[in-house]
Amino acid sequence: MSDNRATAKKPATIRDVATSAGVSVGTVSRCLNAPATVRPQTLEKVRAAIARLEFRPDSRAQNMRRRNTMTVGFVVDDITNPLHAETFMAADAEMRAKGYSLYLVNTNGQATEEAAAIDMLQHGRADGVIMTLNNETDPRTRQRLTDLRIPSVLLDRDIPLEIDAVLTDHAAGLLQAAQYLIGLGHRRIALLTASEDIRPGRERVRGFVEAFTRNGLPVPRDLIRARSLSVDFGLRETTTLLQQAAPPTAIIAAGNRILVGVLKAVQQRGLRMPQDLSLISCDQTDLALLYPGPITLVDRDIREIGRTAAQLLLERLGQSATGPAQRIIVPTRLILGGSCGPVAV
Amino acid sequence: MSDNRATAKKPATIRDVATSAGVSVGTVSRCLNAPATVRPQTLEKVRAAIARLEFRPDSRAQNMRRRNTMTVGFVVDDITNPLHAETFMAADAEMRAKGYSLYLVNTNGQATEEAAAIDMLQHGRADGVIMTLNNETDPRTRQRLTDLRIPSVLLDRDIPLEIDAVLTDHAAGLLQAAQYLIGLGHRRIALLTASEDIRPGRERVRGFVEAFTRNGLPVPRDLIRARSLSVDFGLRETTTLLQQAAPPTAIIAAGNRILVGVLKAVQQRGLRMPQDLSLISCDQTDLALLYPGPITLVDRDIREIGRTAAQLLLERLGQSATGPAQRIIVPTRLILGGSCGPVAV
DNA sequence: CGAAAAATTAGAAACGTTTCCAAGAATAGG
DNA sequence: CCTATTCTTGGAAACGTTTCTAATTTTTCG
Repeated sequence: MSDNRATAKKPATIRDVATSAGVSVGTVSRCLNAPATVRPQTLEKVRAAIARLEFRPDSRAQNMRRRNTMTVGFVVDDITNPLHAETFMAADAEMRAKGYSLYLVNTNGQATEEAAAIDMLQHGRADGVIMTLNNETDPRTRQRLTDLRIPSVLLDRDIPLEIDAVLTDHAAGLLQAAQYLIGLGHRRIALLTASEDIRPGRERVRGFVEAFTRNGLPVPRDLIRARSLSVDFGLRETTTLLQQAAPPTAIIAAGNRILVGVLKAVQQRGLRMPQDLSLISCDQTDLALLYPGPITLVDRDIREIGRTAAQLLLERLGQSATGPAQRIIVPTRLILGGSCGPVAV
Repeated sequence: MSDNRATAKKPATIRDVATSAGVSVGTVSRCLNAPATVRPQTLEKVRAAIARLEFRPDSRAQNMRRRNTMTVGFVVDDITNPLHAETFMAADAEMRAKGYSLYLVNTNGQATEEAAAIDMLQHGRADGVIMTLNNETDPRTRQRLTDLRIPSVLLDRDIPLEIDAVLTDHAAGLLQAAQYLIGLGHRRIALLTASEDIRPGRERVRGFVEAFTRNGLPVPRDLIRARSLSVDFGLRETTTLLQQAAPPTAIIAAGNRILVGVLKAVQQRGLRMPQDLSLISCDQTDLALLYPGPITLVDRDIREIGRTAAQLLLERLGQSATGPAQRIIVPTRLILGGSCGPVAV
């Protein structure tokens, strides 16, 4: 085994190939990158030498000389979230087809890690970046984006800068979800979702509120909890809400991690759905689809989001495309499960 | 905006800094990499110049010159699988603490993509690689590993080469799971798991079989289906099994994706657990933990697996550590839920 | 104060590739 | 058959950094 490593020794360089084939290094390089410009008979000699020496160009040197890396950063807070993983996969497939690789950076939701990631990516690690930031309003984040030296695409974030973005029409989704519950007779509907520091939080609240105003109903402000997308948040808020004197008759868990927390709380209290409580969630996950009911949810095409983000970035990477920033909005639709019912009287 | 980009113009190089600070490039480099060897007063001058020009060393050039990338490849078939995502996170945290970044490559279970990934990683993209291969027995895969020029760690794969590996004691896990079911009176127990081309499949079958032989019971060979870890496989096989004249009274879904398929089939047929069927799964997922019951499962510490893999690799990367290959085995434990009951008579 | 030792620095080579330019070889046209 | 044109090739410069060697400066100490 270790002998094997020893045998491999130093990898062959383009210079070794040139010597072995009896041509210049420039010619070898052209055989690799523009085979049409080299005489067939020379090409063959060189290819033979390449095979003989098992030569493969060194990416480090290529990156250095070409001043690119054919790599794109994908920055996200938690790749464990199937939503992000799926977006990654879709973007990866799209980029890979064009010769790019995706470089995943997990920030754990920490602003410092996020900053470090962006900083590192733009200094020679990546040619572009696709990202989901944790806070849109932080001025330092904005400054960082303004100074960014590589093209970027934002996922579901809305920052007043000239940056491409792929957004979801969360407001429409929540409008529809809340309307549906209102139609079933619910009035005390709780909304659990992200902080309004990020677009999904803001938009979901907006859509939710609109559903009530459209119906000429008072908005249950006390039941809107827009603070986090985490499991713990879902668990804590649900527990609190259900302990109230006048608990909600329905909950919208707007975030797939939040749903996990909500279901935990629901189980702890032994509630049945939809008899004791109606529930609507967001995004198709194994849990939402298989939880007995199943859970009624606001869906969107995650793969399209990843694909679109990749396409936007590819456009920027292609030419020095300097057109105005594009923002593409992906629609949502309500998928009816069995987790909602008419309000108990 | 675009003005801003224009202002940024060409990024400063180490040469610019040297000129600006009135020192040589070598000195600037030493300020960055070995500040102790440079006079404090010079250091200050240089640091001022660095700040003034907003200089950041170019990773491409560093990689080139240093002959490393401080990057480690993480090769996996499907990052959408929370198991892999969690392993990635744990390994990432561990490596990041040592200055390395993880480069995620998703192979979609395709042998060609797997080959391409390894090939690319070892030619200057990464200093090491952590991987979960799709097939251990393919001779080309083995050859590729033998020829590998960078240290590697295998996840749950067993190949007779001198390669570090982190393994799970699946056999013990399945022995325990099957024993438990046997103790409840089950005899017709089905096992759905990975192909025996990979270690998890082989080991799980082995543990399963042993449970029966230890109890002096005939092994229900016809109920062992070791072919895939996919959702579809779980769905198809469960449907087939339950249609048989003598259907199993219990199923072990040994694989977290398989569980999804099994539950789909169970719902389609409207079976109740544990009254109509007992079920054991593997690994803690949202679905297994929250599915009403919850599902009884064979657990293991995923984060430890990721962490350990990273540590093994770091050892190899550190010195030219040429010790013998290490294989670390992670234990399993049975977590009782409510998805199993005594066999119906 | 001066020489030896130590600390610090300048300058150049090197990493492996791509790309530019000019030189050389092949081809076409008359 | 020779010149003009087009193809093909060799050779060198360049990418931005690190690192080595040698030169210079500073410090130490008799």
